[in-house]
Amino acid sequence: MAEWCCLLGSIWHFPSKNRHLNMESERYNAREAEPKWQKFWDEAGTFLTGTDETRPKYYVLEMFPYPSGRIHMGHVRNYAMGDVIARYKRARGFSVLHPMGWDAFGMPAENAAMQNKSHPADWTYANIATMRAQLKSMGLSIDWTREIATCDPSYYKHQQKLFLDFLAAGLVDRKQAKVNWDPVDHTVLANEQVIDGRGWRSGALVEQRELTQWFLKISSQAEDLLHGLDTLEHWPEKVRLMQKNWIGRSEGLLVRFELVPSPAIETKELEVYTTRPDTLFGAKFLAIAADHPLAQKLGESDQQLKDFIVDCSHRGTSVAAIETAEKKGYDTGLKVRHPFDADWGLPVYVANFVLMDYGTGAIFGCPAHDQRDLDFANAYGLGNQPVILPPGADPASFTITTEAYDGEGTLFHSRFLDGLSIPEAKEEVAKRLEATVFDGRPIAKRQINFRLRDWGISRQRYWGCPIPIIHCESCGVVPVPEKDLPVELPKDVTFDQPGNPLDRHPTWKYVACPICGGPARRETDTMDTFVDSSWYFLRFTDPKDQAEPTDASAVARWMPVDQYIGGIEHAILHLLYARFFTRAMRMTDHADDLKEPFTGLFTQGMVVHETYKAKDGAWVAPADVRIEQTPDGRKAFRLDGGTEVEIGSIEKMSKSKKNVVDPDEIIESFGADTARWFMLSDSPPERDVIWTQEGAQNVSKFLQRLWRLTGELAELASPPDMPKPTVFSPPAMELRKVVHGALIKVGEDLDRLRFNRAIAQVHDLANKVSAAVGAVETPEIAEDLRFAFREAGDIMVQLFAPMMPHLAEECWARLGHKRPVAETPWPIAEPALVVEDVISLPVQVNGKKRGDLVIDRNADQAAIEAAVLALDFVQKALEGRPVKKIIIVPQRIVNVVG
RNA sequence: GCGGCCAUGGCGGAAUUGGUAGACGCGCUAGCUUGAGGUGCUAGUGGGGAGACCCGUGGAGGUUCGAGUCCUCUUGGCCGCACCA
Repeated sequence: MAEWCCLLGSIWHFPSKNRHLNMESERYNAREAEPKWQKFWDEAGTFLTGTDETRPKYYVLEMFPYPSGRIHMGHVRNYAMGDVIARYKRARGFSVLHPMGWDAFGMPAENAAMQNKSHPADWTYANIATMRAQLKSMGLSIDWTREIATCDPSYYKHQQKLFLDFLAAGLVDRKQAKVNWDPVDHTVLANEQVIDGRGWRSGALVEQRELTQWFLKISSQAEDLLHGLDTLEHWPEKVRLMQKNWIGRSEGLLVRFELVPSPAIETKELEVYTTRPDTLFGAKFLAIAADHPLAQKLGESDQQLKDFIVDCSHRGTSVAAIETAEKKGYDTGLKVRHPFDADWGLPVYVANFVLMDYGTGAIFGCPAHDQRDLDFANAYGLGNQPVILPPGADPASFTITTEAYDGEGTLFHSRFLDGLSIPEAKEEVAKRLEATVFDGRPIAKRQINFRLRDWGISRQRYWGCPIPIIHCESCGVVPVPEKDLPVELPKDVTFDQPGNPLDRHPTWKYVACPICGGPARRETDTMDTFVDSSWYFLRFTDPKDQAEPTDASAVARWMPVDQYIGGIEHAILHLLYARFFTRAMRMTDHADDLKEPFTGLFTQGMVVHETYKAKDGAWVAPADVRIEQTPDGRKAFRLDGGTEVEIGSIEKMSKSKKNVVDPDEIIESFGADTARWFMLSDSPPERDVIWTQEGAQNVSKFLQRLWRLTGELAELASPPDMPKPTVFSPPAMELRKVVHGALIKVGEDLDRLRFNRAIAQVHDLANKVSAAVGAVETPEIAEDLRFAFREAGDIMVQLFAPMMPHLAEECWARLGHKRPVAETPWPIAEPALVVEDVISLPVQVNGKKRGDLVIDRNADQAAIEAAVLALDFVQKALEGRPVKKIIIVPQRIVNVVG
C-alpha cells in the first residue's frame, strides 16, 4: 500500500481517493441510526434526572407547548436550543433537570370538540400522543418520566389547592368589575388578551360588561415585581423594560379639590391624582372621566351631558380611532377652589381623554406643561400659564402656544415656589397640602400608583381548571374542602351551543354546602389557562407528589430554573404571572424561599420561510415547489405541472400563506440531526432564522462529511486507551493546538448560547482536521501523530455531540468507544497548547496596518520597539518622519505614531 | 406621540467588547473527479488599480495613537406601549 502510494505520489494531493471509497460504500444513514440511538438512550435511562447531589444542579427548561396537534419548526428550534444546553451541561458534570409537559387546557380543544363532536380530553390526549412521538424523534435529552399535562386532575388538583391557599392568604379577590367580554367565544378576556379592541383568539370586537369575577391580586406585589427585575441580570434588557413599563409605577399626590357649592350636586369635593403637583399654579381646569360617578350623576339631569357620555363610551378602541381622537369635553358648570387660593376658581369638565380606571378618574389640567391638557385648553379657549422656565429661557418672553414644555427647569409665576427646582417644588407642595386640613382630613396625600391591574382569572369555559368554590344561599362563598379536591370536570358535556357547558350541566353544579349542608351550587367558571403555566416549572421539581403541589426540598434542590427558553411573545403575560405565582407560593409555603423563578431567560427568534405565489394569486406550499438555480437567479416551479411560481417575501411560517414546512417531513428526509443543526447555525439564536430546502441539503452534506472524516480518523488514530506521549512532533503539535483551540472556543460559545458561533467553530475544526488528514503521506505514522488524530477525532465528535447527538454516537462508536458519548464527560482543554512561544503582532503605522511582527511571546517593551523600528515596511510607511510614540498593547497590537 | 432595538460583501452572519474588518457557512467563478437520481475535491471570491497601494461597516461630524464598537446629529427598518395625568 505504501509503495503504491509512493508510485502515485501525486495522488496524495487528492486524499479523496480514500474518501471516495468511503462515500460509496457507507453513507451515514440517519433513518436507521436515529431511532436506534433514541431507543438506546431510553433503555439505558441516560437522560433521567440526575440524582447525584454532590454535583451542581442545572435546570434547563423550554416553554412547554400547547398540544395543538403537531409540532412546528418553531418548536424544533426552541427544543433544539434547550437540548444543546442540557447535553452540554450534563457533559460538564452538572446534574441536569430537563423535563417536558403540556399546556393542555384551552379553547382550541373546545372548538375542535364543536367541529368534530368529540370530547376536548380525547382531542387533547390524542394530540399529546402525536406530539410526544414527534419530539422523541428529535432525540431530545428529556426525562420523560416527569411528563405532566395541565389538564390532568393529578395536576389541577394541586392548582385548586394553591387557589384556596391564596384565598386564605388574602391574595384572591372577588369583585364586580367591568370586563372585556368576547361575544364570539362567550368569555371574559384579560386586558392583555385584548389587542386593538379585539379578542386575541377570536378577533371579535370586545364588549364591556359588568360581572362578578375572581381576581388574583397581582397588584399587591407590584412593587416587589418591579424591584425584582433589577436582580434578573441574565434576562434580556428588552423584556425587563417591557415588564417595567407594564407595571408602570408612578409617584404622585392625591389632591382633594373643594367644589364650590352648587344646587346640581351634593358632593363637596373632587379628588385628583397628579404626578406634577409642582405645576399646580399653572392649573386651568379640572377634568373627569365620562364614567366618573360625578359625571354619571350630573348626566341624570342634563341630557346634553348624557349624550356626550354615551358618545365617549362609543369611542373606538382601534389604533386608527385613538390616533385621530380629538380632545373633547363638556363644561359641567361646576367650579372647584384652588387648594392654595380659595378665591381662584377652576372649571370642571367631563373629558374624553381622562380614564376612569387610572388614578381617581379625575385630573387637574396644566396646559403649559402637558400636551394633552394644552390640546384640550386650546380647543376650549382655557388659556395657559407657564410655571416651569426652561434653563436659559427669558421669563419675560417665554410663552407656550401649541407645544407643551415637559422638560427640566425652574419654577416661576408660582408664588412661594418661585426659584425652586421641579423636585423641590413637588416636595414643597406635598408638604404644605398634607398640612392643610379640609373637611377634617389633610387635603392631599402622597400616593404611589401602578398601571398594573389585578389579574382576572374567571373564564366562562369548560376546558380549564375548575375554580374550587361553592356558592351557598345562606353561607355565601364557601371554599371546597381540601379533602374534596380535585373538583373534576364532568365528562358528559356537549358543545352544540355557545356558552359554558358547566353552567348548563344538569347535575354537576348542584351540591350540598360543605358548611350547612343546604342547597348550593358550584362555581362554574374555570381558570384562565395562564394560571396553569404559572407554576408548572415548580411542579416539575417533584411531579409525582400526590399530597402537595410541591416539595420544599425538591424546590430547594432544583429551583430556580437556570435557563428558560421561549418566545418573546411571552415577555409580559406569562413571565409576569409566573413571577407573581412564585411570590404567592412562597407566601403560602409552597416555594421554599424562592425569590424569582427564572435566573436566565432567553427569547429565541422565529423560523421564517419565503413565500410562493402562483399566477392566479394562490399561495403555494414549499413542499409543492422545486427551486432551481438558473442563469437568471433562483427560480421556483410547481412540482405538479412545472409552471413557474413567484418567489415572495420571507415571512413567519403561517398556514394562511402556506409557507410552512413540516418537521416530520424534514426528519424523515434528512434526519433530526440535520434539522437541529440547521436551526442553530448561521443566525444568532435571538434572531429569526430562514429555513430553506437548500440549506437543509447543505447541512446534510456536511453531516456526511463529518461521517467520512471520522472514518478516516478512525483508521489513523491510536486505540482509545493509549497513554499520552510525552513528546510531540511539529505536525502532531500543530494538530493538537488546533483541536484544543476549537475546544476552548466551542465551550465559550455554548456557555453564552452562541450556537451559531459554536457551529462555525466545528466547521473550521473539520476543515483543519481534514487538511491534517490529507497531509498524511503514509499509513505508517508515528505514535505521537496517531495520538493527535485520536484526540482530534474524539474532541471533534464531542464538540458537535450536543447539536447532532445521533451522528455523534455513531461516530463515537466508530472511533472505538464502548461507552456512549452522551455519558462521556466534556474534554478538558490544555491551555498550554493554545499559548504560542512566538507570536505574530500586527503592526500599525498611524493606525493603519502595515504588516506583522513575529517575535518571542515574552519579549519586553524595549525589544518590541526595537524590532518594530527595524521593520522595513515601518520605515517605508513613516516616510522619514520621526517616531513620536509607540503604543504596545501586550499580546494584541503595536501602533507606531510618526 | 413615547420608549427600545437594529443597520457590516451578492446573502446569513463573525470581529477576543476600543486593537489585523469580513471568521464560518451559502452563493458565485475556474479546474479536476464522478457520470447519472441529493457527488466529491482544489483554488479564487468586499470595491478600485497592471502595480506598490488606495477606498471601504446606512449618512455627517466628534473623542482617541487607534472607532463596526464610544459621543452628537441624521436617514431607514423592526419591536413594545399607547390619552396612565
